[in-house]
Amino acid sequence: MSDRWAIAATPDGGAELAPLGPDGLPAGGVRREPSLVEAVRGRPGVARWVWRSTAAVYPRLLAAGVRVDRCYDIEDAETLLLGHEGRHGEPRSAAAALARLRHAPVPPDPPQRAAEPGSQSSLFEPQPVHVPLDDLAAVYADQQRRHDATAHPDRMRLLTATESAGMLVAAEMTAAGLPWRADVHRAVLGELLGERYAGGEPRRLAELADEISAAFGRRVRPDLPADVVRAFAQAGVKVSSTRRWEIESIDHPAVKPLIEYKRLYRIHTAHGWSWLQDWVRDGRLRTEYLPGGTVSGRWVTNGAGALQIPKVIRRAVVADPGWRLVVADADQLEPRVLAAISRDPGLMEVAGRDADLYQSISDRAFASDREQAKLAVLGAVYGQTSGDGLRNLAVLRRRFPRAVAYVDDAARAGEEGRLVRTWLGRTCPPAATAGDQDGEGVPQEDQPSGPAGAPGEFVPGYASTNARARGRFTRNFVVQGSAADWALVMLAALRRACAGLAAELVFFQHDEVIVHCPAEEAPAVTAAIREAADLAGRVTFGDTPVRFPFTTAVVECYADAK
DNA sequence: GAAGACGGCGCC
DNA sequence: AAAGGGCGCCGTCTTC
Repeated sequence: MSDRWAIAATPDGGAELAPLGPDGLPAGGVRREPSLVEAVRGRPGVARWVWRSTAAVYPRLLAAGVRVDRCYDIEDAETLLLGHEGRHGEPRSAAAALARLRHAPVPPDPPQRAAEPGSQSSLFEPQPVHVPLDDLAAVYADQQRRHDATAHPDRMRLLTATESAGMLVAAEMTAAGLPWRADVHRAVLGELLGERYAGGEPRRLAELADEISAAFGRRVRPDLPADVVRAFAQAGVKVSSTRRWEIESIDHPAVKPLIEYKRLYRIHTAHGWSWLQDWVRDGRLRTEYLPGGTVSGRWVTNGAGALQIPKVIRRAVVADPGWRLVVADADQLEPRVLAAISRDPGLMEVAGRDADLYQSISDRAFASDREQAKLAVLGAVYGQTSGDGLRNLAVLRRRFPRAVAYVDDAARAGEEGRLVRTWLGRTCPPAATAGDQDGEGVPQEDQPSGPAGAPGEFVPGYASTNARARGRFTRNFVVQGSAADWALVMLAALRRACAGLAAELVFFQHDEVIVHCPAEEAPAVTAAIREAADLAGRVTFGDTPVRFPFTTAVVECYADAK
C-alpha cells in the first residue's frame, strides 16, 4: 500500500480517494466509496492522509471512533506557504489555490463565524466548495514544489507537517473536552461571590459596590470606568483610567474594595454561572482549539475563553475517578528558545542546564537578583522602552550579545517594513493592514522600504511611533513564534507517544499541556512528556546544547499542580 | 437593534 | 519600577 493517500469528502458522506506517487499526484485510479469513515477505517496501513481541511474531515472520523496517525492539511499549508511568500491576504481555500494554479478567477474565502454556546461548532459544517480529488492532488503537488522555493525547505516542510499534526491534536482535544466538575465550579463561585440576589446580582459584588460608594460619599457604579474616573476627580485625585496598575498606589479608601470588585466582577462575567451553563456539558468543558490562530502561531480557542481560565476556577478541573491529570509546564521557554535561535554561546551554555534559567542568568550577570534578570530578559523579548529594564538590558547585551542582537535585528526589520520569520518559517504579516496602500505585500526580496513607516499622509511623530510599535511586534514575534514552533513539534511527539495508551491530551496553552490518563499510566505519560520535549528541541532547532525541561505534576485537580 | 470601538482584565 | 509582546471576552457606549 502506498504510504500517502489523498482523500476528499463528497457531499453525500462518501469519499474520493487515491494513493499518491512520489510527485504527489494520484498514482492509481481514483476510487469512489460510499462512506468516508469506512474508507479510512479500512486502510489502517496508510501512513499519511492528504486532505483539504482537518477541521472539515477529522471530527466525523473521531465521532465514529476512527483515528489517523498523520495527515497533511492542504488549506493550512496553503496559509503558511502564502505567508512565507509575502501574500498573507490572499484567499487560502483549496478552491482558491486551484484557481491560482489554473490562472482562473480566485474565489474569496467563506467568512468565519464565532462559536455559539452548545453548538457543535463549525467543525460539522457542510463542505464549502467541493474540490475533486484530482484537483486537490494538483494543489498538493504544487505545494510540495513551493516548499522547495523557501529559505529553508526542510524547516518549512517540518512546519507544515507539524501544524497538520497539531490539527489532529486540536480536533482530538476538541472532541475530548477538559474534565470539568460543575458542582466544584459552583462551590467556588459561591465562596467568592456569595449567593445571587434576584436578577442574578451576586451578594458580594453588591456589598463591594456599597463600600465603594460609601468611600466616595456618593453612589458610584464601579463597572462604569467613566463614573469611577469622575468620582476620583471629585475626591481630588486625577486618574486617566481605572486600570488596576494606575489606581492601586492611590491612597483612598475606595481603592481596596474597587480592586476587589474588579477581580470578582471579572470572574462573575467571564467565568461565572452563565459561562458554566454555556460551555460545560456532561462533565467536560467544550471549546474548539484552533492551531495557528494567532500570527505568531500560538493557538486560540473559539468559545469559552478557554485559554484565559482564572487560576481560582481551575479547582473545577478534576480527573475522572481512578484517573489523573498530568500537568506539564515548560520551564522558561522563551529565553531557551532565544538561546536556540540566536546561537548565543553564553545563553546556550546556561540554557543547556535544567536549572532555573533566570536564576542562572542572574548568578552570572545580576548579582543573583532573579527578578531583575527575569525582567531584563522579558524586556529584551518584549521591547521594553524605559525604566530599570533598559539599564538591565545593557547588562544583558554585554553578557549575551548575539541573543540581544538577534531580537534587535528583528525589531529593526520590523521598523524598516521588512518581513521576519520564525525558526521554522512562519512569517509575520506585513505592516500595512489589509486593504491599504502597498496591498499586495512584498515578495521574498526583503527590500528596504525607504523612510520607515506608512506611506500616505505624513503626521509628525506618527510614522515613527508606528514603526517602533512594529519593531516591538517583530522583536517579540521571532521568539514567541519560534516557541510556538517548538511547542507544536513537542505536541506531535507527545501525541504519538500516547497513541498506545488510554491517555488523552485534554488541554494545551502555549507552553503547558494536560494529559488525562488512568492513574497507572501517569509515570509513562510523565516520561513521554520529557522525551517529547527533548525530541522537539533537536528536531526543531537542530544541534544545540539547549535543554527544554518541564515541570510536571500528577494530580487529581488542576489547581493542585502549582 | 445590530455592529463596532473601547476600557478593562484574565491567561501565556 | 513601569506600563513591552500575543490573545478572547465582557459590558458599555456610540453609530448607523
